[in-house]
Amino acid sequence: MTDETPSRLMELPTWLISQTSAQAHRLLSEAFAAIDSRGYHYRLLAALEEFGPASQATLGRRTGIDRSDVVAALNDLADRGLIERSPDPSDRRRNIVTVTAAGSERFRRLDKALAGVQDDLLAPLSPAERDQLVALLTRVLAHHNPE
Amino acid sequence: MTDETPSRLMELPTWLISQTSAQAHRLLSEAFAAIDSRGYHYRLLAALEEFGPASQATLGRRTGIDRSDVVAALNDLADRGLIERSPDPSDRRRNIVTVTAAGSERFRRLDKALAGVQDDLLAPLSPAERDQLVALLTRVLAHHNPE
DNA sequence: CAAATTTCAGTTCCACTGAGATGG
DNA sequence: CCCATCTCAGTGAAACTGAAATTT
Repeated sequence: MTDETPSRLMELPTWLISQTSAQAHRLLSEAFAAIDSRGYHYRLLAALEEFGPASQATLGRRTGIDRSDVVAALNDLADRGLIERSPDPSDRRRNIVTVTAAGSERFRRLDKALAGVQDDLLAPLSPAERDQLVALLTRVLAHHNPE
Repeated sequence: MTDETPSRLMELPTWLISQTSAQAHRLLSEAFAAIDSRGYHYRLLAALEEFGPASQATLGRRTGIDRSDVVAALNDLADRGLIERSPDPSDRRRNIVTVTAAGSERFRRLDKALAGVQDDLLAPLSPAERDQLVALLTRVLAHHNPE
């Protein structure tokens, strides 16, 4: 009653990538949940910290989060007092989203937790190997997201 | 109105892996949908083809699919006439799942489509680089799934 | 009794679609 | 008129949880 995975699967790049992604997702979920957050929260806070206040549509484009999900995630963040929405005086269709002081604080905690997860995930690889992995994945992604 | 992704994200291994996984998932979904199938179907058929008839619990362990989802996916496959369930005479708790001739045929088509997806996904990498990527991911996974 | 198997019902996260209302 | 923005409602795959019924 061996419980082996079919060898066909284990050698497929898509399988390896999705398994690794699932593992990363497990680690990330745990780390974020311990800080009352989720992946969307970190992504949005990161975009706001790096580029400053922005409209929701812009945030969606920068983070790759769907417009509908941006609404829900910002609702979460606003409920927790981490961001604020205010109308854009120059274009009344838009909300301008800004990070609160509590939001910046939260982002720093999440960022630290995230760094720990990178280390856990890639524990078996040397620094040079980690760079190699990053370089390979970056090239694959660039090919499919031409810019 | 630049729509750049925050640099913090783009350099994170977990981000690159999950983006690549999402891209792979898109390609796989399309390829499988064109053959009226989904990822679970291929995984289950692969396990059955490689190891022969098995109980549902064993299939779940071999494919990494949750016990609940195995039931639903096998229902799908049975509806399409690709597998058959029969009671195990030696342990009446079990169903023994076998692939039909149509199921084997379907599996070969899926397998071919899957090979095409690997090629699409890794198009920008040389054969040696593909091997490198596979080796790195295999080591990462081995570390988290000790056996 | 404990343990394994199958099944059903429900949850969570992520990604997406459609449609309506407002405004440029 | 057309387009962008924000919002709500809903879908769907994937992974998972809890519990019930049956059998070992």
